[in-house]
Amino acid sequence: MSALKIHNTLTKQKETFVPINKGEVSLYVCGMTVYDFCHIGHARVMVVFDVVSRYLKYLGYNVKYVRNITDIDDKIIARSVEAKEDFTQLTKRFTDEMHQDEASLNVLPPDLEPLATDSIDNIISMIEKLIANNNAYVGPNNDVYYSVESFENYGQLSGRKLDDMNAGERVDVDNNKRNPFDFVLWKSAKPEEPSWTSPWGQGRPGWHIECSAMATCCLGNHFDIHGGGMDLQFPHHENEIAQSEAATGERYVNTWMHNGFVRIDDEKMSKSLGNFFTVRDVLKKYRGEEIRFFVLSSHYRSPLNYSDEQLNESRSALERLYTALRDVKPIQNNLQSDYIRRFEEAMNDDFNSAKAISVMFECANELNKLKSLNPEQASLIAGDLLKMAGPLGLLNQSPEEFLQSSAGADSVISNDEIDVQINQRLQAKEDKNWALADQIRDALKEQGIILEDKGAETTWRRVNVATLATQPQ
RNA sequence: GGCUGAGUGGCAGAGUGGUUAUGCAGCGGCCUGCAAAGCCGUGUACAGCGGUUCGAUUCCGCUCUCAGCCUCCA
Repeated sequence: MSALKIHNTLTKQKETFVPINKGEVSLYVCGMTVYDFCHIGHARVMVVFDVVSRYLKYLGYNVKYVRNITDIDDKIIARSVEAKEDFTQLTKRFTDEMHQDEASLNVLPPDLEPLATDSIDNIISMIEKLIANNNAYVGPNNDVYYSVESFENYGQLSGRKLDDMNAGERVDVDNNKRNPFDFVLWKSAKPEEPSWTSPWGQGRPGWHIECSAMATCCLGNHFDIHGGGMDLQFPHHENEIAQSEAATGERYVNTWMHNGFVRIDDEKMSKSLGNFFTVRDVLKKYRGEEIRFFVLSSHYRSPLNYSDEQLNESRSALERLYTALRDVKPIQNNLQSDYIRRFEEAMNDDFNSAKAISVMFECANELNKLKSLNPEQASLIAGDLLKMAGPLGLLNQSPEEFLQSSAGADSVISNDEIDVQINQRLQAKEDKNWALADQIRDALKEQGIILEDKGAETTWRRVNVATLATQPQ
């Protein structure tokens, strides 16, 4: 079998993955700053790295997956003042909301979820080391800054040189800094702001240092994989490397993974542009699994354009897979089938979920053919399909649950009422009263219920009325 | 200005130096009372211009277009 290859942002190449400790993988992902609801961009990070972690486990690795929560920063303080809500209350509230969104998307909780505010001691001791090593200094305003010039390899991750960068491009140059690209490690508190005691007075940690401290604390000075969104490449991850390597004297991370953005109309979805959809909003119209499928239907490094059309397609695609699994009892196939081999090959190629999913569809096609011809063989194929779905976190419901659930559908008719209608129609069919039978079927269709006759039986599934209406006739 | 990445059939989206991606939509057929689902068949896609090659969508160069980063951001 082919070996797992991962695209490393540090080298801009796909590299064969070799863990530091045989059989173990240490994975750190930058998590949310919890002052608002998750948007679809956050959903992408959560889903992508959930799949990374699941697939590594599928390959037999013992995975330690850490994803932090940033629960103190300027935006949190601003929001808590605005909402007149204690900042710990606010962050607790949105942490809970995030966990709900994750569950909706079938994202498994990481193994550890450290909080920045629980890591203040580690942060302070790391800053002390940096000052002792002359990588950091206390500014005239008592803020502590990291000196980018003190770190020889600064810019290695983002591929830029200090000389090439435009200081003051967006933000006014801060005169407390020796170099405009120096960044804050410890920020002095203004009156009324939440703060912790430190050798430099009351204050709070800078954004970048918390991740260095938490990752090092949970996974050691040197670990396997660090992930996050593209936009964190610079400055956040660049700064993490500078801090951690200067503080520990060791290499920080072997493999850096960055996922592409979600876009709306070919423009980055972001809070600052205000063009974002929250997971909560989208879940009103679509099931979590549909969002998940949408995310996985393109490669994690590609841009992902969000649209209702895309979500509708994801729904149709999932319907096809679940339909294939109807009326078949999946059993574990102990032989390595060609599907599984090709699935693993796709996933081994930098987690190519889009390609992996295409193998699932080929498998579904064969399953559909075998269901009537050779049920035993069909059961094995169905087992393969579910085996592939596992590390992708898909197809974890029963076909009936998915196809008949009203979650994300806009039809309101009850299951009982549907059964009543179906029975009436069966009677009409028996009477060869085709007009009545068709009338009942059409009426149900208008309510988002599609009937399917199979011999003397009738099965049904729920679809979106809105989707039906927008489909070209 | 510096640095990345991308341009594939109606849409979405993989991939490859010569052979069907896959899904949705379309068209023809089978099945069906009629449908739906499913199955079978069906599309002369690879931004443009040069170059390398027996052969390029795939490699190289240039051009055009788009997106991202250059201390808010996943």
